[in-house]
Amino acid sequence: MASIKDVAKMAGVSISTVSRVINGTANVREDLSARVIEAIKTLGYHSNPLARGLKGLPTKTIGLIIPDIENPFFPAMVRGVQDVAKANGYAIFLCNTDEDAKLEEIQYSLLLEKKVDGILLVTSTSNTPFLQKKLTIPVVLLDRYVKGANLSDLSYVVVDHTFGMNLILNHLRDVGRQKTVFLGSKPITSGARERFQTFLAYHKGDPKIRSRVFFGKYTEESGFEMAEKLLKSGIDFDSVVCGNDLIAFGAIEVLEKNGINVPNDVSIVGYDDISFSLYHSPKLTTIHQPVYEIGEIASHLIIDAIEKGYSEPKHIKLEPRLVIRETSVPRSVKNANT
Amino acid sequence: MASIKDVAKMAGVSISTVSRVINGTANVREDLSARVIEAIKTLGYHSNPLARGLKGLPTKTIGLIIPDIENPFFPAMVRGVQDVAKANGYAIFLCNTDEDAKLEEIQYSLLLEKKVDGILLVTSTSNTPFLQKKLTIPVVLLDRYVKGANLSDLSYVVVDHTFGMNLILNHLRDVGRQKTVFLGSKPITSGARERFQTFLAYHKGDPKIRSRVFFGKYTEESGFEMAEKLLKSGIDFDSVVCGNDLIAFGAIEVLEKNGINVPNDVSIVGYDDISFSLYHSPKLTTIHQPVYEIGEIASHLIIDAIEKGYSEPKHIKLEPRLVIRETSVPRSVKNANT
DNA sequence: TTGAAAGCGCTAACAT
DNA sequence: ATGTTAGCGCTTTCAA
Repeated sequence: MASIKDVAKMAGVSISTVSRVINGTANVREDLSARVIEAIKTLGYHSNPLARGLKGLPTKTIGLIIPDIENPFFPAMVRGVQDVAKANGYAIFLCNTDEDAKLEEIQYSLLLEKKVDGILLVTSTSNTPFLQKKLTIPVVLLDRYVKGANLSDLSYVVVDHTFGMNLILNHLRDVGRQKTVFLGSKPITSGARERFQTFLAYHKGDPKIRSRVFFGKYTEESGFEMAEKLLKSGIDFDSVVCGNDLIAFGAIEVLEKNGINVPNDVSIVGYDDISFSLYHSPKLTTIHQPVYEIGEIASHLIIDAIEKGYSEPKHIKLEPRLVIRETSVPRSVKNANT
Repeated sequence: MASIKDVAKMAGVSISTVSRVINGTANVREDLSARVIEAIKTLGYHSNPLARGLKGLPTKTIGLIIPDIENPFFPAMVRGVQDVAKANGYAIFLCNTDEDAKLEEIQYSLLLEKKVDGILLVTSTSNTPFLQKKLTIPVVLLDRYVKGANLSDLSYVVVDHTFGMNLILNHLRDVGRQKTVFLGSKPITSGARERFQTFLAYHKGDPKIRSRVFFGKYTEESGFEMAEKLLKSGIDFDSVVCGNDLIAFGAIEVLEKNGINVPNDVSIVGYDDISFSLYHSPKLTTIHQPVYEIGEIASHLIIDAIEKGYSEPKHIKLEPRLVIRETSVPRSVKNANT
């Protein structure tokens, strides 16, 4: 653990000279500079970012908080973040919260303590007290935004889920489905809320629409459970809209297990378009979210905020698109079209 | 950003007293202690781990380096690590290397600089110079080990791939497959090497066996490409063993696209048993690795090493098991059995 | 039992 | 152009 002192001693200069060489802060005589560089090499010296951070200087690190590393949606986003971070010389520290608001807050302050230069946050809650205080470093929200007192100055990158959900609902209507059911996550986050409300709005003529809604989590198991509940409820349905692809996987499993054919008896639509939806049996119709771009853009935003100081908060809304595959179009409709 | 000084001032004591209260290092008069605690609360004070780290004290953080966050195999491992870390009061910093040896080394020293207490490493290379020096903090290897000069004292948690590959090969023989092809990753890491060599050993009578081996990466795209190469090569085959499930997904896609039925024309076996293998069409026969346990055990090992100082290096080898699903058993065999 | 002060590695203001 | 020094927040001797 060679320190700047060791380098100074070996090069026969003062520590400030070493510091200047490292940071290019000021001119240093060439021969001295050379000796310093030499010493750094032979000692294998690395500057200690802790000491730097202690002084309140940038650490070239960005914290990224995601709710569920096992949902492939997020790793894809991480890639986007990481690729532009790397290109700009930033390292990413990734934290997982299990969609747990408490853990989210803990990770957040941990990151703050580690003196990251900025935080990228995919929140799991609508209630983020730790964001209400005056922020000490830039924060950019990804995929889900929160509204609140001082939050208008937060940048975010999200997807237009009202648009996405309408895409789904119109498609279902186009393939002749009338009795649609909703299997989603509790409408806590902005994304879940938007989809749910759009679903409701679309069926606003139907007074019993709320009985066609089921809430769980964004996992296969939860999709499984919700589908079982749905079946037990005896509700008459011909199509199900899922909060994400994982829920759709679980739901399809239950349906097929019960002799219900997808898509001929029931149409299923997912949400996210994780890569495995393509390999699923049958191939999943779903909403494609530009997830890699979300990561990229957010990464750019935070680096800008870090390096140029606070600028205007940017609110970016991306448009998703519908990917029609096998789970939504019943044979009858396919034949009619050919 | 209240500091220990602020607390001291508010409580009317010295900073050393505050420090003692926080760390329970020594006895402090009750009333003083109470005043300090009070001050800490009202100021919302958190000790700054950077300053602690600067003094060479534990930071209660563990670094975890994985090769590819988009391969679901690793997120599952991360869960295992994280669950026991959390239970022991440690936070995890996750780094992704894209299976890039250079990036791996960078992430490693970054973690060192951030003064994590220990590093959990899933290496992407067999050549880890940074591990050859005397280690300053505990390092535990996961999933893949490296051999070398000073590495005998490194703990690792791996899976017995010789056993796993033999499971596959015997199964293929049992379903009547004779002409097997291997689509894997370059045998750089211990896991890849073991599987490849076991494949070779199993066919040691066959002088042309090496022409039946294709190398790529652990991704769907790579599986896709290798399968196309295989088809173009004109090699006669009735079964393919894949380096992991992702490769299998890509390969199956190519095969089916070319009118080759899986499993009736060709048997396919994957490796890893990522969760989506169950939902794949057709359901993938594969080797189940106890991936969550790898994470758990490694996490325990590193925490032990951190807290009890260096103990014996532990070398743990877990046994995988074969999960027979739909891609390997041709109809003819199934019928024969019934 | 408590406080004063040194020092961890570094940068920046200041002095030379 | 270079060196000296204070100080970031904290722990830990050492004195009292």
